[in-house]
Amino acid sequence: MLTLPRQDWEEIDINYSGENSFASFLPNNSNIHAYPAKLVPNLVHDIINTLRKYNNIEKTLDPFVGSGTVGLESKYLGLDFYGSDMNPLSILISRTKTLTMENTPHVINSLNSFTELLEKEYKETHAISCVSFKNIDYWFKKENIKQLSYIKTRLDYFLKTKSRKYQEIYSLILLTSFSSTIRKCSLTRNGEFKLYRMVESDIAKFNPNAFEIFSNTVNQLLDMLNHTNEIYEKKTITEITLQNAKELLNIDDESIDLIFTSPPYGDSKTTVAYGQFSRLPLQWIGDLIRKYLKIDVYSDNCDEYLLGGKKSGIFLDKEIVVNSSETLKKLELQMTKTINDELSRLKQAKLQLSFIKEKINNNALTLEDLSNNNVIYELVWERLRLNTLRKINSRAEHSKQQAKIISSEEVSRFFSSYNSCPRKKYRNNKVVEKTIPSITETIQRKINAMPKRVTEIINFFLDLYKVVIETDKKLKLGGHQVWVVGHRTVLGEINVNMRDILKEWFNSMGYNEVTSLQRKYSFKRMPHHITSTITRSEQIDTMMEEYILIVKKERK
DNA sequence: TGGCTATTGCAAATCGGCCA
DNA sequence: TGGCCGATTTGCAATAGCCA
Repeated sequence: MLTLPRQDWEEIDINYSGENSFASFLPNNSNIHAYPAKLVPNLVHDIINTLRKYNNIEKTLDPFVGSGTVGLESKYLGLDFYGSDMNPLSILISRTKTLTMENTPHVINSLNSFTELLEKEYKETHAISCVSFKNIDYWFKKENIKQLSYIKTRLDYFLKTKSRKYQEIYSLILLTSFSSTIRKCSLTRNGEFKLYRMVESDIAKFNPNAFEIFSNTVNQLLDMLNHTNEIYEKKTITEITLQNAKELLNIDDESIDLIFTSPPYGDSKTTVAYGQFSRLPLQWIGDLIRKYLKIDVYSDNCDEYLLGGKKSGIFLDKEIVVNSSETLKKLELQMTKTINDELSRLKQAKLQLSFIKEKINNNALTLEDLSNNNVIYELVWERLRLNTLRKINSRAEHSKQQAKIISSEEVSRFFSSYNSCPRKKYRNNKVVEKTIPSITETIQRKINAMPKRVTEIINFFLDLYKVVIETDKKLKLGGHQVWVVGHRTVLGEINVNMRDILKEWFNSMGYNEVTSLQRKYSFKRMPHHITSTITRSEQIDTMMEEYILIVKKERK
């Protein structure tokens, strides 16, 4: 096997437009189901194709399969694909995405007649809401709960009557479409991966028809599957399973030619909470997914089992993992220093606080005593501002923006005239005294939380390292690994260079870096203070970077 | 751990000055 | 007064997040 010449990589233009497309080989811009942080299909396609020029690739693996982009592109290129994920919804969507239909015209006809009749039947029946879970009323309008309940009941009945041969195909298509319909009918804001309710005024205007959305989604999905199925030149194996990337039991050791993945960039606390993203669909149809697709929809939130999660079962020796990467070693030192500095600041504040309490008791507190300690001064300031803001908002005399300005001004005035006269000082001392209990609590909470946070971040890397060991076990000698990552910020200020950490780990395991690509992705918008009328040439480029690390296994 | 905000870019809609 | 055109305003989707 040859190593790829550098110019092969330079020939790829990875700054694609239309990043949210479904597949590299279809012009279609719509998608089968929303999913957080999808890979760009063209990127996957171009990199696999470039690697294929000099290397034989038959089997690919994505241990964090997500919505299944690598699976679909692999299938298009005639490669066998293995995928895993801890989120049941991911397994549903990615299996549907890579589905091979049989007897397509029959499937399409039968599904069309099923969806077409639903609304008519619904109107003729006195349907009742038969699905219920905590807060269902908060996330769905009453009429939609009734509609969705009806669809679910009919869907269950439809699937029950199908032969085993077609049951899986029908289940994948209908349950994926229904899951998407649930999201579209819910009172969540679309752009947010976590659950976030629409504002009341939007809710009043929001009257989705679940039947219309469902039948459109089914049609669109059938259309796409019809297209993709026609394009496949070769029959390939696609095996996507609900399992932990740290232990890929169904895959033979040294059987994979290429590992192509994009891991979570950090632990579930600071990045996408996939469990929350999937919560509503799984509450609605988790039982049907389990019943018809044998996907084990467990009742816990899957975030708990993701990398660094509280139930992930970390067992690796920290020293080995950290010492395998200079960057990670530096990160740990940096984090320790930051929290030590912060902890001593907080402990100082705690001491100062008891001093302040005493001064208040003697009515001897001055502004200097407060502003001596930045931590306390800022906390008192913020507490008073929030109190004032709430008061103003409850009177509803000002707009939210005005209220914000007024409350800040009021607190500024409070502090600037703090010592002005004895009577005022007494009153002001009483105001500050009221804030002391909550501030004491805040400081203590921070003192408790900071060391825990460092442990959580390190635990994430212990888990990720275990995945790297596992993928290495599955990869053939001479095979490649492609990892698409983004850098994160932790503890408010420390940058985590994910690419370098992975590169150093791989180096320590007998891999060489083939190349490292970098591209901007535009779906993340960062604050920049420009007006809406600014001309294009003046725009500040603040898009985020995505790093693509490609390594080759050279020795065992 | 779960409930939720504020600031952005884009582009359609609207405004307002100017000219024929 | 209608149409054109550039400037503003408005509507809306979007955000690997934030905070108690």
